[in-house]
Amino acid sequence: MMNAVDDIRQKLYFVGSELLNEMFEKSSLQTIPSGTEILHEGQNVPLIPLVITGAIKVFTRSEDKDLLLYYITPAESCIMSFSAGLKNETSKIFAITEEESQVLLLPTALVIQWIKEYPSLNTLFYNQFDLRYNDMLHTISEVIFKNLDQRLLGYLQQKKELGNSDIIKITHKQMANDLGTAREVVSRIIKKLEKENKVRQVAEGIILV
Amino acid sequence: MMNAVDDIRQKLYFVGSELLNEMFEKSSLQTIPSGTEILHEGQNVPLIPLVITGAIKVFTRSEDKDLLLYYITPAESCIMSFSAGLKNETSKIFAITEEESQVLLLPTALVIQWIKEYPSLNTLFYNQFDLRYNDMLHTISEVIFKNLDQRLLGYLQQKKELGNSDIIKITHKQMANDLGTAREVVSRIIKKLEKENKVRQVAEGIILV
DNA sequence: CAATCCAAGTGACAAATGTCACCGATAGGA
DNA sequence: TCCTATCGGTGACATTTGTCACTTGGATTG
Repeated sequence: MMNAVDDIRQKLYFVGSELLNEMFEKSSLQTIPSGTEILHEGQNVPLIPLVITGAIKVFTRSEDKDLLLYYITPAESCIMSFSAGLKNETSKIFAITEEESQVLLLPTALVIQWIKEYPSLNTLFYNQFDLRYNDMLHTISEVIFKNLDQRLLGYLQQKKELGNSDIIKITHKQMANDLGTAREVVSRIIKKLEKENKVRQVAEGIILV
Repeated sequence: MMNAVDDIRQKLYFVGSELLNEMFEKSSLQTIPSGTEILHEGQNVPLIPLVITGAIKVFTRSEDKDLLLYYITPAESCIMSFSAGLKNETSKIFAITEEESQVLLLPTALVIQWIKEYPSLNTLFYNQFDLRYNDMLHTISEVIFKNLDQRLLGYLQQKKELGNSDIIKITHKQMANDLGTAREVVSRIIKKLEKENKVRQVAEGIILV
């Protein structure tokens, strides 16, 4: 079993070992408990997170309704922290650890410096921007072109991959929050999907059939 | 009245006049008629457009339904062309000139070179990514949190600003396309908004009250 | 054990949106 | 002039989703 940090270094080989050394040396590697807020609306953070293990959930909010935008998984970074750092502006999104996660916190000031000294770092952030752009595009497509049944299935699929387990441990309320709908609606749809033999509900959670 | 190109150069002052000179020298400035496809799904383009005058409409599609994502207006570029160029991948979006537009077409190969020689160019593209990310976020919020009445009003507001005229010249069908809904629905809502005294329909188009 | 809380299920209904069928006006071409 | 295409309007209805009210069952805790 490979060390998580080495795994990340390997995935980010393209930025060069010199910069990687510097990054890991000058940044603090922290273990953050599940449910911790990484970024919230109107906040100004001098640190850019790079996920080593775990996952960060990124969502937006309007009044009391939320909507999941995407997850930040290992070897990925939060471009809105990056962007907020570059422009000294605040963000309109929220980011919360979905599970306990190891995160490398890069000081924004250094990142700005590194970008000038090591152009390869741009590749990383361009990749991240592209990734998120496509995540957002996917989310938009789901919301506008699909009904809740399909969105829920897609959501569960994603959850399953994230969790690396066949049983997805989650409540109807949580699903409703992530999808920006109401708990009763999820209950209704899950029942329907169960009748259609697409999911199964067991005591421990939900199984995709 | 300032020359459009000079206006753009001024807006992009932060990339430096040396690079600006090179960009305008090595790229072709073209006038593109309204309704021309700039980028379509599965296409691979060796040119990155920078809008000088006019506007490019960017949208996504699923089956026969479209959804407007955002407009690319003067001094802005198409990051999906950029991203597709960097990664040699195709895009999932469409881009069409909304009106006759002057566009500076930057050769992708040169842009990749310039980015290394002139780090300031990164600022431009990071800004563009940030801009589009926020556009997408806005679109998502509209779609998930607002009803069609509000979305239509927002859409018309945007159209008005884009067109620089009080009368928005557009058909119900076009609005329906951009919003990803049906023509009858738009007709119904426009009538309702008219009764609520929020818009007025005249022979030439629609006026926001 | 009783009280309480939370997850889930459910029926009834409301509201928003999508779909279908059709009408009337208008403009442009044959 | 007549034909036809496009645009907009409208009623009727289906479907999807949201909301409310209430229930059940399990877990926890005093």
